Amino acid sequence: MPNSPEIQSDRRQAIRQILESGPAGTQLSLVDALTSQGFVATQSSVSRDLKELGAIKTAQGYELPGPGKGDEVAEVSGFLREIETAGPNLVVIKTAIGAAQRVALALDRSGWPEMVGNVGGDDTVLVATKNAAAQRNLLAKIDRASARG
Amino acid sequence: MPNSPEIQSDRRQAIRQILESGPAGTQLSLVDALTSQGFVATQSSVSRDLKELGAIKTAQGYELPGPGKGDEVAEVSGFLREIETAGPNLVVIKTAIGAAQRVALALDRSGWPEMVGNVGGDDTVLVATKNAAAQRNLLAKIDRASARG
DNA sequence: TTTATATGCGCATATTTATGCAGGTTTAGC
DNA sequence: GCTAAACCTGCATAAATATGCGCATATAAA
Repeated sequence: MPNSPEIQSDRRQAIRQILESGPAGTQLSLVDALTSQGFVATQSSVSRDLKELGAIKTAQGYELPGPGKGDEVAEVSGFLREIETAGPNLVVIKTAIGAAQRVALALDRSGWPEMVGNVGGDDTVLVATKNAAAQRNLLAKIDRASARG
Repeated sequence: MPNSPEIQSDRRQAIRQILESGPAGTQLSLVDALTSQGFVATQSSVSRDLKELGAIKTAQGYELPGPGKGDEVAEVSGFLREIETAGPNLVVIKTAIGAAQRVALALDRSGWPEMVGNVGGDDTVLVATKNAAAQRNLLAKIDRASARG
């Protein structure tokens, strides 16, 4: 029984905030933290959320990759020109001439789970996305990365 | 039955190299990789090694924090002046005037496991280490971090 | 050396994390 | 509205990871 559409992204936003104030030792501790904020979620969901958010597990626990990691994309954001969608499963990225390969590689390295795969031509990268939701997430992530780059 | 003294650090060096060529999905896969290089180790040891090396687990698997993460210390390396040991449990770090607090904080954030704790004064930080081996490791890590900073 | 203390490691297992599956909800197309 | 397809989620459980304990070696002390 899925929650209303925005609950999920609200919850993920909440996780983002919690992690900003410090690493979370275990997923269960995150569940507790969420609960005390009025969110209902199980360890399963948190596990999936963390993957989606791109969180990493360090000796201290789960953290969001601060500037430094996850910057594969940020580093090439200067080459990006235009981004458009074509249906729910395709994102078309126009880049500077000759930079498409580099951008495609950076996307691969980012490990973002909403991407099924991508190919880089000369000044265009085609990215296959799992579905419409994944597509939206991907665009948001590219935006965030660009802001940092 | 511990191995001869250097086996451990050799093995960790090997792990470092393996990870440099790409993330390792699971600890078991690392055990296999080590085995094929002639090292004998169990998942338990690899687990401990990874913690010691400060490896992080991303969606892609285990990785070493490339420049970017683990740089808490690198970022303050400019403030370091002198580093000495006092017995096997204490490291004394002389810093630029007034910088000790910052350095102490950076060390805390690094999460390096060989450190039990530390206090920063004005131009001196005292770091408590678990033991002599931990102390050596810590010095080595500070060196590596400084090289990057 | 002999004795005492500390350390490394494997084993077994506790803890934590990931996931196949089924059920319920929203969304899209008629 | 009705139907079909796509999603999200929890449950149960598989998979992966962390750790207490005990032994054997190494190191320090005497």
